[in-house]
Amino acid sequence: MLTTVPRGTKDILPKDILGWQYVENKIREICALYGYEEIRTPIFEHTELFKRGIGEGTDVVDKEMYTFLDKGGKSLTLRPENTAAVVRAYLQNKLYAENNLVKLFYIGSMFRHDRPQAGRMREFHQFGIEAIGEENPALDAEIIILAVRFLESLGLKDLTLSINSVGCPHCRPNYQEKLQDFFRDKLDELCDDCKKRFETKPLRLLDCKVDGNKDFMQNVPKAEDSLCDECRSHFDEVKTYLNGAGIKYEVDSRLVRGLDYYTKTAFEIKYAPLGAQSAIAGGGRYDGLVEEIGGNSTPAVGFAAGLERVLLALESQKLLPKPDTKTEVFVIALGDEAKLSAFKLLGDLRNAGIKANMDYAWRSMKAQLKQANKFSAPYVVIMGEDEVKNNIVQLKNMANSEQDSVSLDNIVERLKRVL
RNA sequence: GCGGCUUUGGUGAAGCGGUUAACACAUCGGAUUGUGGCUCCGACACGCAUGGGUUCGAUCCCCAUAAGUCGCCCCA
Repeated sequence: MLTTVPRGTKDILPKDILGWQYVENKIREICALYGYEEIRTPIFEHTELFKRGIGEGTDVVDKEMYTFLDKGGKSLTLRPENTAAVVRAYLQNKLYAENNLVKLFYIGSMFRHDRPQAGRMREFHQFGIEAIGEENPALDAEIIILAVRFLESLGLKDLTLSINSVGCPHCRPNYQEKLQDFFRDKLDELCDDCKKRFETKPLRLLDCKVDGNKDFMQNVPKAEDSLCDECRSHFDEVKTYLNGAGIKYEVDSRLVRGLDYYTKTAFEIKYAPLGAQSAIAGGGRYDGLVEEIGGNSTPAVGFAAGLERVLLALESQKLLPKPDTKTEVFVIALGDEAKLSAFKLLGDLRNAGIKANMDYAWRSMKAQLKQANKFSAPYVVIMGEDEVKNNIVQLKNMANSEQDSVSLDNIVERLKRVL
């Protein structure tokens, strides 16, 4: 227990960190390019925020939240996603006062009490962006394009972008009724989950994995056919902008988002080889959320990408960066007198910007050289009693085993030249 | 929440009812008293996730528990 991490969490070790940093750097690059600024919100929020924002009846809220009472008896929840929290921060800090459109991004841990599996942790990491304050479909397109270009910039291939419109409070009820009419006489054929969803969340019947392949699904009413004029033209414009940007997509009339706050545009980017966890990024428009949380009615769009999944995809396509040289110079000290001046030299090298290391176990020459070799240090500086006496060091080139004496006063400059 | 598979030293693993638990890597020491990567020699699990059970005898069979992992659901 004491030496193991809780289920569904994971240490990110030095051997893996390069990939994370690589992805995070790409995120910062592209967000700067598109004019999104970073925001960091607390890891936990009032439970009510997520209940209202995400919606009761969703699996995330009903079954997967890490909720606890603090010592004052307040119910708090580790954030299961960050859109509600970003909107909260937007309202609390009155970010709308500066600009009509506020463009934010975040990178951070999210928490959901799921059963862990490949590409799904209980603590997982998302990169997300939220653009709050503009209803123009060009903004929907910008968000989608940013998501696509981000993944492309990592070199990822074989991604599929699906888009759909899930309507708005004006037209969605009609569509839900149409769906219920369609499924009513097929209830017996639906899976148990879908029977429950039939009343509460008929939209969810569309992307059911169990029933999705059944024949009658071919004839299911399409959301597109039930959109109101406003939603339809909005969707058409999004597509037009995407076409103009040369973004390939497919309209998937069965694409639905799991969280309640989505309206109009919904999209998802998948990398099929990841199996059930193939959704790398997903998002859409959520025009009702700001008001739901207590602000003025404000349109907004956003998406989130699962970084574990991005990294899995990068790994499977062998796109992770290679580590660079860790140690450029390994300093070996032999004998008590040499320790001090070797240690000082170590510091001088580092101060000169050279990646230097040494073995403080003060073991045999052989053992220290082995260490140097393990670090793949291209150069070794050897300092023993004789060297100290004569104010020199031995500089050994590990690649060709050549070695010569260098004055202690010149060694830093000499190394700077050859490295 | 449901289901499959797995669990042997620091690591990867073999063994699968019977007396020293293979082999490899890593580590440490030596051959080479101040010169690595190659080679050779030596050391390195009083124990096979935990708790029960079956048996003359269990790492091996059975049950339970735990952990890991993968899949379903859901989601990023």
